[in-house]
Amino acid sequence: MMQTSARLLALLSLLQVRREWTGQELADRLEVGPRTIRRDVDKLRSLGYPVEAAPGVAGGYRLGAGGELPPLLLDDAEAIAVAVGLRTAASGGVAGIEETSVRALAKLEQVLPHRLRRRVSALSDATSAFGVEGPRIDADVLATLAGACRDATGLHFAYVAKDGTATRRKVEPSAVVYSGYRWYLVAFDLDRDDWRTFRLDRIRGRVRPGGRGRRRTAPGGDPTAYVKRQLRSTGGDDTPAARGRIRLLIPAAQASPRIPDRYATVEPDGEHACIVSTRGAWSRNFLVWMAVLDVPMEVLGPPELAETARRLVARLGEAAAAPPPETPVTS
Amino acid sequence: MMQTSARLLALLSLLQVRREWTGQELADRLEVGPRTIRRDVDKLRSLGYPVEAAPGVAGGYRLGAGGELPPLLLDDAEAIAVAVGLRTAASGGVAGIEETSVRALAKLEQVLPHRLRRRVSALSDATSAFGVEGPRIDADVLATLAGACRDATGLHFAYVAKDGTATRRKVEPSAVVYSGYRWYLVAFDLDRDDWRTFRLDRIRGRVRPGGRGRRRTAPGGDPTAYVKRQLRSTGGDDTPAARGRIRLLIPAAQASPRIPDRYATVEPDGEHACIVSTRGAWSRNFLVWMAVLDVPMEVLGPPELAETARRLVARLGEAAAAPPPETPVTS
DNA sequence: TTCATTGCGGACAGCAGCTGTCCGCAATTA
DNA sequence: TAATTGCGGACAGCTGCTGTCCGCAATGAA
Repeated sequence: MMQTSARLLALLSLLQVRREWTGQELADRLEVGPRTIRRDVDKLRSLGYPVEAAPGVAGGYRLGAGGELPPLLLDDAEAIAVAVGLRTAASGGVAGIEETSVRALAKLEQVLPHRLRRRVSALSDATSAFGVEGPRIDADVLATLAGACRDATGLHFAYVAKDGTATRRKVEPSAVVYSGYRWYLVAFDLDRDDWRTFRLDRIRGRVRPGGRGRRRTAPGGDPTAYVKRQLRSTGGDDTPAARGRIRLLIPAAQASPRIPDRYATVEPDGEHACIVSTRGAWSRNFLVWMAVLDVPMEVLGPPELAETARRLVARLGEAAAAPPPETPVTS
Repeated sequence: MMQTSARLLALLSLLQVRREWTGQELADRLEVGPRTIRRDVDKLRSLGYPVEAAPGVAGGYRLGAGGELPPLLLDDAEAIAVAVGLRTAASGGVAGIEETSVRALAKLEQVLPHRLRRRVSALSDATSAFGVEGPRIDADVLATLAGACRDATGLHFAYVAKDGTATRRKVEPSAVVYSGYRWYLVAFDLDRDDWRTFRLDRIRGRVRPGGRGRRRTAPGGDPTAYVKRQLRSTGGDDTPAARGRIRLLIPAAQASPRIPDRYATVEPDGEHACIVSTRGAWSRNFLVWMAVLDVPMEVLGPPELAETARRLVARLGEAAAAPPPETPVTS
């Protein structure tokens, strides 16, 4: 009947749905004898899944935390939640786990039923309106690229270079790398017959699969290191000149935990102050975030940032003017 | 041997790790004959997992997206990414899927090996610095409570009532509910012998398991509806008076997509303006979000919000003052 | 076109191992 | 103390898994 294997999966699933089951309940559910349940539990244990059991009238079986993660059996809604969570984490919502999130996302999206996929897109689109600033990356693209790297398939896409020229690329991808500020694709460009790194935010339109590719390993073996080298040599556009710099009159130790690492760095400036620099070009949001900290601060540069700060002050000034003083703002 | 069931799981796992496998590769990996692999693939298919196969020199097996989600086999790093993603989603980072995220989180954390658990906590603590404002809820507490509801175990915790009096509660939980602004626990209070709703942000210290409980169903059957009724009757502190209200000089249709639904509502005010109201009490961040929109606006109330706006203006004004004009700010 | 590669699945023989039954034992709680 | 619940040995029967061997079909490269 193909029972025994299916039943093991079903058993695992049942144990994840509820905490406590008596052997009899499980037996009824799976339509076998209690003895078989005991044997199945043994099997799960010998597979490494820690099924705990307690004898007595309050007893039963439960799935505990073991050395290894059992296969997760998610229902539709839970799968959506996981996918959405991973997408926000990957596209910059959570520091430090972007690349892992993308890997997990690729794994999940590969098997995600189509009916769920649209709901995931809908949900994560709706929520990407806010969030920590940074180049906005489409999680679909991210998942597609990560999947292609894993599966060693070719890719076609349109790319806009730094100087604005648009090209069509045919590549064999190797890895997707997050620099702490931007996403890059390390790939072998078939037309140019050499390695290239592509900024994901410069990829336009849909990314299309491009047939079977060879499995490629980035020059030097470590794609992250490769991207770092490339960025150093070409400079990138994350030039220091474009970075926003603000001096906060609190010690660095106090500021750091309140500032997302992926977005800005904090360096001490003496004992009682520190300098916060954006990793990439500054944006309005940088200012706003700093203002929220509600500590004395000073814009060090660039001048445009200070200018923007003044505009923001004007904007907020208008808004705040309602109750008492100057220029009453009415439409 | 215990092979056949274990092998099915292993096969599923292999198919999730890489996209393309030939039958021979799989056979070598699992140390069985190719014929057995074909049979196993058949078994997976008959279990509902869509294993696609292509004949020919470019052929092989792959796991496709099917009608049902197969068990996800995550490695350690991926599991951490999933857990962290769910935690941010649950504690308010992503609109609309909070409760589902909590459910998935409870499922995952139940089986998460201990060595991974601390890393999850470490990562999600580090990243909770920013994000959409709202009562800050510890994801650990959330997962604990959700698990207790699912497993129908009792709970002990310390609770601070609205008037500030602290009590110890022994309850049998029924459900964890998200109002769109706050988290609530619906539970049967054993000492008071009646149902109560508890605001999660008023729970103090650790939540402890309190022995076996009965499975409880919230009055009326629908915990969400129950919480809504309770909130309406007691008023809660999310009174209209505490809500922040700001008028934006753009049509509601333009504003809505840029404002997280879970945090604020947008109502049209004539054709060219709209009024944004926070769902709960306003916070500094409300101002900030509105400022980021960079459209003309007007604080309608409450007065404290306007006052805060002025403070924020002053803060930014200092900062902006650096380059040219008035009061130079130096430490 | 031709050939190599790869998946498909029927038939068969041998036997591994799964199943249910029956049993006594141990732990836990009321 | 009694009831509940899990544990696991023994056994008989037979399900169904495995490897082998076969010819067929689809695909892509030479």
